[in-house]
Amino acid sequence: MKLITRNTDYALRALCYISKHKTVVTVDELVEKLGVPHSFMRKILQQLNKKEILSSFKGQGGGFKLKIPPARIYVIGIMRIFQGQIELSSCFLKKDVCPNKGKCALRKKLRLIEKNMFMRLKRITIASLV
Amino acid sequence: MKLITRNTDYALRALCYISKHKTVVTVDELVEKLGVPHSFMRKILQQLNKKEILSSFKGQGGGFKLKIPPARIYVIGIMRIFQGQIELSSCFLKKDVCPNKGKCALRKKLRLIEKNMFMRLKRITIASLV
DNA sequence: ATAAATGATACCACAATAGTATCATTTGTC
DNA sequence: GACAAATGATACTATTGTGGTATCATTTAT
Repeated sequence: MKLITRNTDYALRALCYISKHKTVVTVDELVEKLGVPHSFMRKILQQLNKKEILSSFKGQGGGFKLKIPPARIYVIGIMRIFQGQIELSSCFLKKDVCPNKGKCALRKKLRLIEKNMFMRLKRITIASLV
Repeated sequence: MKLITRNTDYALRALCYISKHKTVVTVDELVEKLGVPHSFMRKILQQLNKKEILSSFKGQGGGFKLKIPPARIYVIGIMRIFQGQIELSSCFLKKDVCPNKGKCALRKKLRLIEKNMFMRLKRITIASLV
């Protein structure tokens, strides 16, 4: 089991690369630098554009650039875009069955770990990586 | 994305239940108490038996009981049985491509978070849950 | 007009997760 | 010894998530 999936990983690398460049960066350029599949990278950048982390420019001379400063792009945020909500502590039992709803010892402990992890993940920004 | 899968979850609950009983516990009893599918629970208990966390007894009057004390059964161990190695920090890029092998800022930071998480998960035992 | 870029969308292959089903074996009880 | 109640082993299936590919539409600089 991996906590970071391939698209999150590629997204972070792409964002790091883009953040180092003043001018727009094309998919082709990123594909060449990172050695990842073209279509896949394109889809990832489109998603980042939709989430308003990148701005895109169509047509010749187009490409992508950051829409927000790298210090405000958090790893946890990128993970949530590509992997959805991350949770250690959700319960699998049907609500009526769980014997100690609300005071489940396992959930409580996991929630603490989760909180700590999120706090730490929030401190990692694109700015802190480049 | 869930950090704990269904079989890990059921395994933990089953272990908690079993640890509260001196006598052997059958699959049927667990299924009734936890409201989970019979075959699935059976498979989970068989796996725990193979990993020598439970002892099993065949035949009439048979069932399962703990093979090791609850204070020595760690959540992280159960997770590893059902979910394999858990890692935040593995790299997806082909080795030649990764621009900063060994000193990748992202991996370094993730490895720290991972270590902390494991440390905390190791402190949760079945004994601490019941 | 054309070429170079992204936008939108649909599709596909593979692996992991979440089970189900069945036959074999062991063992206590009558 | 027969039978029922339990697990052991194993194979199969369904659904979802991951990791892509492919294609047509649209925009825009030259």
